[in-house]
Amino acid sequence: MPEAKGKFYLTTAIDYPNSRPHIGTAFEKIGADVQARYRRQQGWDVHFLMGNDENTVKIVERARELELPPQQYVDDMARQFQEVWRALEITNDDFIQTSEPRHHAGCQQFIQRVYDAGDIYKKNYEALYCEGCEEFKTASQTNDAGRCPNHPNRDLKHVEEENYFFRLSAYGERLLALYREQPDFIQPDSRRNEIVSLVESGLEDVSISRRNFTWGIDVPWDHEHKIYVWFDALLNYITGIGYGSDAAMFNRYWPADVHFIGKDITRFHCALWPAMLMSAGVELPRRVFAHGFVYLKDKDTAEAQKISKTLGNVIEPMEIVDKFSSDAFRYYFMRECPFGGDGEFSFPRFATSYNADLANNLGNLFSRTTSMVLRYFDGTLAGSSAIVPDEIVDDQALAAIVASVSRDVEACRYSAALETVWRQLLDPANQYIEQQKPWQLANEKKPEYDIEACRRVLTNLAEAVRVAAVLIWPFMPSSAATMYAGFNYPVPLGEASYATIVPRPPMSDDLRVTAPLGESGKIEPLFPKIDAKD
RNA sequence: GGGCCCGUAGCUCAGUCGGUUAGAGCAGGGGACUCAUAAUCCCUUGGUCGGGGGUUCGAGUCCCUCCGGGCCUACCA
Repeated sequence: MPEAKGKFYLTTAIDYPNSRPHIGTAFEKIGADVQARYRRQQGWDVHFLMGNDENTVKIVERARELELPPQQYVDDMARQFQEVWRALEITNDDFIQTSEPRHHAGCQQFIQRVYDAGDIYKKNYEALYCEGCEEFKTASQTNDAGRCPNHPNRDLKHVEEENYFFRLSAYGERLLALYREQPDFIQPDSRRNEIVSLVESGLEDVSISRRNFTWGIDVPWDHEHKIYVWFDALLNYITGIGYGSDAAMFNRYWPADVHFIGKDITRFHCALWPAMLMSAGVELPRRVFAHGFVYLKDKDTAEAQKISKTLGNVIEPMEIVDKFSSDAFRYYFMRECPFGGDGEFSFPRFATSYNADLANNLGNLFSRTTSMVLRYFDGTLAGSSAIVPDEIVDDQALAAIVASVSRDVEACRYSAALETVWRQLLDPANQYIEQQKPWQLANEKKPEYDIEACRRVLTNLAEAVRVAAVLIWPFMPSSAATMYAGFNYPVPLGEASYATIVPRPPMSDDLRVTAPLGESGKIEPLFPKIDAKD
């Protein structure tokens, strides 16, 4: 049994349900899921929260277009989002919608505490409104003539509204102290640098309420106002684990061990959010990890382009999952796109990576191993329980691999973790087969004939399959399960933490192939090769 | 304007506190093998580490500068 390691609470950003999730949104969830699965596998008490951000004006507009009540609209979108997350085998423990009562209650309680602390005050919010874009513009978004670049022939409308403001400006020094004392609070470092320089340049107070909204959360002491976007949205991280509704749950999991977010919203999570928590007297999260974006590589121009509806290049995650598999999708993004930086997606690249790493290397290793055990030993390696399978990687090397993969996963260097498994374990396993030539050891007509040696070689290979399955489980749970079910390994996969890799668990029975056989009497390919052309 | 990041083999990228002949995968070339998903294994072609200057016994790795690309600059994933 995995040893208990304490709690681990992680979150992803909540999404605007204006449109369906695309592969960029999925990237974040997969990265978080790998972390969640890894932590659970090692015995942590994990809570993994995801959700949707529903208290925005655009939701009301969109619902009106569809002639639906807002609640019905957001509920349906929440269902659609979760359908995608299920298909990608994301294992979030909860899914919060910010229209839920638990969020409203916690939100109001929190803002009241900030108000009582004296950090909220009323003043006029002045802004420039572009009637063409139907949105507010900041000074930096206007052109030299002080007009909207998209509508240069119209004057911007100067609007004034009485709003509540949060005294963010008072927290600059405390935030800088936080970044100093907790250098990994913001990851990766380049994002940290940006935030430090932003905070050093001075923070302004932020408006946190709007009047005349019909949808959203009331400011508790002034029902003419609704709580405005970020102040509301960020709070999902605590209301989702019971702040204001379930103290036991909240105390069990808060503070968050890591918030996974997109690099574009680093500011809100690394400056506004901790300041809010300081004001309300709530403990701060331990780490914020800002991942990069996924760009699409254009087939013709080879340019990396941003994913957007207007460009018409949105790829639905389901498209790839249905065509290939959830694991193939997860592998591509975790191996080819460094989590902290930007990545690229294109079908040719996907096919190359899939065929080389998954079909030819991992999948084929599994096929040739099981097939030889079936062919030469009728599926049972009699006497294998007495064999110590340490010829591909010995215990010391194995311990080093496990330590390296663990370190990389914990630091969200997913790409590096997978590379280690391929280079340090799978490559040596394939090389080992060529060196040992088990097909000759099993052939009575060959001078090399040595059935005991062959048995030992295949036992070693079955061991490599076991180790690989346990290591890659957080990344590719289905494939890992299929591989692990290939033999009668002693520890059930559900209990196979990294700690069960070395020292090797004792075998009470001899190894035998337990994988289901296909029509041909052979094992079905784990990853059937795919055609490179789209 | 201010700030951050990047520019390493055809492609995608590793290169820790500066240290010996700069690495990997894929692609290309040659060979071997047949258990396996025409898979695998071995050998091999290929780089003035964007340009220039500097610090140093020694720089892809630090400093300056120039060129090229991306991003942030406040309430817009």
